[in-house]
Amino acid sequence: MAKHTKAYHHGDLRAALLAEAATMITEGGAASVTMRALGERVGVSRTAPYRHFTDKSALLLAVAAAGFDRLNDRLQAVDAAAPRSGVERIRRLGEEYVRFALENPAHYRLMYGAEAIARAEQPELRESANRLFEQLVEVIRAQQRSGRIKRQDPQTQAYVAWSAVHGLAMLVIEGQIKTTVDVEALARQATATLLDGMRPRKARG
Amino acid sequence: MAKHTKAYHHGDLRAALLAEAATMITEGGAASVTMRALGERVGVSRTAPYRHFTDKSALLLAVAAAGFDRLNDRLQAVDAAAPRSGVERIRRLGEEYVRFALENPAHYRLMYGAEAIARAEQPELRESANRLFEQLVEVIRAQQRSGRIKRQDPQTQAYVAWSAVHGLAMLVIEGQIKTTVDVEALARQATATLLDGMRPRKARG
DNA sequence: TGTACATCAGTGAACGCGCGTTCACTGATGTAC
DNA sequence: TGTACATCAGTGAACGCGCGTTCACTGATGTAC
Repeated sequence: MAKHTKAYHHGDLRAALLAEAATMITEGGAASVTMRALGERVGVSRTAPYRHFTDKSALLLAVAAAGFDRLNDRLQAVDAAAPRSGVERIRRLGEEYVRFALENPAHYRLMYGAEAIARAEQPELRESANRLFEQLVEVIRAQQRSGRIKRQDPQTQAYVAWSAVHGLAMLVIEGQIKTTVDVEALARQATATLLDGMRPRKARG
Repeated sequence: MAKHTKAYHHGDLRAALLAEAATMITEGGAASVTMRALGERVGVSRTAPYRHFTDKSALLLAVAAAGFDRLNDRLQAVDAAAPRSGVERIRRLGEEYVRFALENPAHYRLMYGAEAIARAEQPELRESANRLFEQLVEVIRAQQRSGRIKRQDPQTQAYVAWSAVHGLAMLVIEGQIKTTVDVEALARQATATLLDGMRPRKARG
């Protein structure tokens, strides 16, 4: 361990590359990440990244995986702080999900967007995405048990809920929803409408 | 007008280019559309397209615009056939919207996806997208008047509804929803849940 | 503690590729007289 | 109806560019003895 001011060895190039790639994605989208630019921005030759990632898609895969980890951590934290029962728990998850997506738009798009198709084959990423989804299904099951939402196929309900927050996030990210709109309020409205629609009839009105 | 078997002039190259570009998009995504391949597939030199479109982005713009026209036509047709009042009208619009997206996944992505950001600046496309959205707002307003859905800001409600169908379509298109799932049923469930959540309290239960 | 050597992170020149686009051209068509 | 000419759709060779990736290399580090 020494000062690496101009050291030949970087120290932790792998981590630095991942961080810089994420920054580049945020600044200019995933397409702006080139191996050359990446190396140079980290202060290293253009080919140095190949010591740590076999090729570009492996790098982007790792970036996406890191994104899933971060999203997962945030949802866990929010869920831990929420009341154990009550639809409030789902509401907070939905709102936090949208918040994450809008704070990290290009990163979110990398995780779920057009470029994700090829990577979806990768078992590592598939599992990250599935784990997130399964947790949502579990929360919904719990709420069904306590009679707070309709007893329908919980997986279907989870897909519907996910669709709503994902769609909202994507429309904002892609600039289809006017920027003058209060997106936080929209997210609240979306989750509220959804939860209302999932509530059992007897518990309504 | 003559047989153009091997004619020097194509006849209607512009239309042929648009159609072929749409086919290529369906087959291999928007990224697979190159000016060279496009020209050659239509049976014309690689530079012939430049007689009809100033550059590649102008071509993609025109393709996206055609997509909006088609989507618009389909929604109009469905709405015309639906009962004038009743939430059934909204339900059918939502389901048809998802159907269009899934029948034309790459085209839909071109219209609303990652590549759309730059084109969103184009007033022509912005207007197409806005027109679609405004029609939804109008339908919602009409249903509010007849007391079938909650009297809240109709634009917000429209955004929520749009988010749900857009999100569902995108998740399926990007392969995030397992292909074993019955998407038609999912679309029905999504619109049903949404409409339930938008229904006024007195009309429920 | 010192030396020899294996290991591996980082270098930099160079490659081949596909792409969008340009340019001067040629062939077909429509129209004025 | 025939001819001259302007117009413009389509040609094909060529350009420059940025990219991912390769390769033989060099310098730093850790370890066995």
